[in-house]
Amino acid sequence: MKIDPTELPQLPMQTVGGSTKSLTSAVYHILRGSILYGHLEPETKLTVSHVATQFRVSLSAVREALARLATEGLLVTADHRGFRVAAVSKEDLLDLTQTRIDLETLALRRAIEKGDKSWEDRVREAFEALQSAERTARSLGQRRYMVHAEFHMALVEACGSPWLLRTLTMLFERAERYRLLSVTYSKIRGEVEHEHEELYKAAVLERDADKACEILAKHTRLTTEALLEASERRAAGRTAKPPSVRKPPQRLAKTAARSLRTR
Amino acid sequence: MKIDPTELPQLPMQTVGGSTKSLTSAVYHILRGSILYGHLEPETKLTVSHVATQFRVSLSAVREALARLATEGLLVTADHRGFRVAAVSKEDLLDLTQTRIDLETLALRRAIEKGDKSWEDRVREAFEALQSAERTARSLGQRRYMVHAEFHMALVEACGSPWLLRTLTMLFERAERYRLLSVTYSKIRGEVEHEHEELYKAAVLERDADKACEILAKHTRLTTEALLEASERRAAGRTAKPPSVRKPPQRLAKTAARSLRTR
DNA sequence: ACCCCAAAAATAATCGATTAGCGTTCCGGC
DNA sequence: GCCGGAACGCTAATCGATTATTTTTGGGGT
Repeated sequence: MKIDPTELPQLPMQTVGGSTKSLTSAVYHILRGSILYGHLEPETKLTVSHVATQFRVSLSAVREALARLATEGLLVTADHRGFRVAAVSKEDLLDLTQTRIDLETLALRRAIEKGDKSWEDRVREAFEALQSAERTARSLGQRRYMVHAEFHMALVEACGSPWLLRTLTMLFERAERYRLLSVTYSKIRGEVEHEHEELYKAAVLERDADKACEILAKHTRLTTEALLEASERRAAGRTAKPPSVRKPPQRLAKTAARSLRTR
Repeated sequence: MKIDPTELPQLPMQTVGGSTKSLTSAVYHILRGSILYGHLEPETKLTVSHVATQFRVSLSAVREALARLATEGLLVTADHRGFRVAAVSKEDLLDLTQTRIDLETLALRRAIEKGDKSWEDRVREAFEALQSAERTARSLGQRRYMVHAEFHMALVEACGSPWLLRTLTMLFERAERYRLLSVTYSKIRGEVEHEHEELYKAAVLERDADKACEILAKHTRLTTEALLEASERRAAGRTAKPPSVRKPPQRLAKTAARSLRTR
């Protein structure tokens, strides 16, 4: 029983050495990607047996994967109450944004202060990758998000604090989830691209911490605002819909539902 | 098959509604406490079957608990490689300390700015509980750490950012682990007690953010320094010991090893 | 009609047996 | 003696059956 790695969708910013050699981790990674990248709607109930059937693996494997995700906060759970994809809310997004700004500017400041030549190189590299990915429209789905994430992380990487970086990674991923949940994200890409360039110049070329932090904060804030606007516009669109407390049964997204095995 | 709650050691700052109704969570919580509170040495290998035997529960239950802890970072694991209590290091402690100072002062500043009457009340309450716990020497083990943690968290609680608070909680717990790992912690308690009072006065009574942050930073830094000093002194004590790569098999601490069931 | 309780159905949790993978040891070739 | 690889033992991973718990359903009773 081997797992074909090509079957597994690529996930960005994954645990460093985390190669996927067990069914449990495979399920975990796929589900994680599906939640983070918006293929699984918030609030969706995940029944262990259903997921197990979808993936063609045993209950235990799924259970463990779900348990991990719950610990991470991507799923919510209570004993004997099953698992459910974590909810999203405007308040959460706003808080997430503010916290990210606080921590990311802090880290950026340190990185600019401490960063050596190799840091500059890595950031430049990430920046160029981002630019080229943005130019070539064909760069598909997650690839695009990966280079974006890598650019942001490369910028702060030289801050010298593993704990700060770990925290930032988590926050960034969560924010990514909101971004990917919004279909109109691509619409605001235009401005964003320019901000990335400004950010790169201020941080690496000019080494102006104040300026770089300001750009970063603005960049983050604007993205969130655009997200919220889009979401409100969308909510206004579907007026008739009553506030149905119980959602209809939902199925896993294509990516997640794809069978795992090569049997 | 019921779980007797009195058998479960109290854990501080636990998931809000997280009552412990399943064997898995019971194992999870006990183990978590044992790691956080230093009953389980860093690097200890945790074999699923051994733990299962100790607790008299099945493999799966233990596996899931361990998986959760691994996701949290309290255990490290790789597929097919088992679980091991996360290592500790001087660098990690220093980084943890600095990050805590950064985030906790940020949160404290916001709390002082935003905190209302009920915040002041809660902090005062926590402070008084801390004082009385410190005076009565008989206040046993974890009770003492709980009131300490509660005081620190109460201070920043009014910052208004769940994400920041969640992050701080995690960092605080990790730092707590280092504190509890050090047997000589009680020695430095004297100074610390006074700092708590200063902190309380500056933050709540005077509402002087700068001053309060300074005290908090100093308090945190001093504690870490004392910890490191103690650890170095201890390391100097046992000179002969070669850097044994492989530790002898270790058993669970009393608390952790205690059977779970009332069978 | 509404509410409360009991039985039934659904599904979460637990279990121990089974299978697979890693690490080590032991053997033979160099 | 040293190296490489097959065989073994230990433990991690997986499985599906079993047990416990929650949720739903279906009747009374008010």
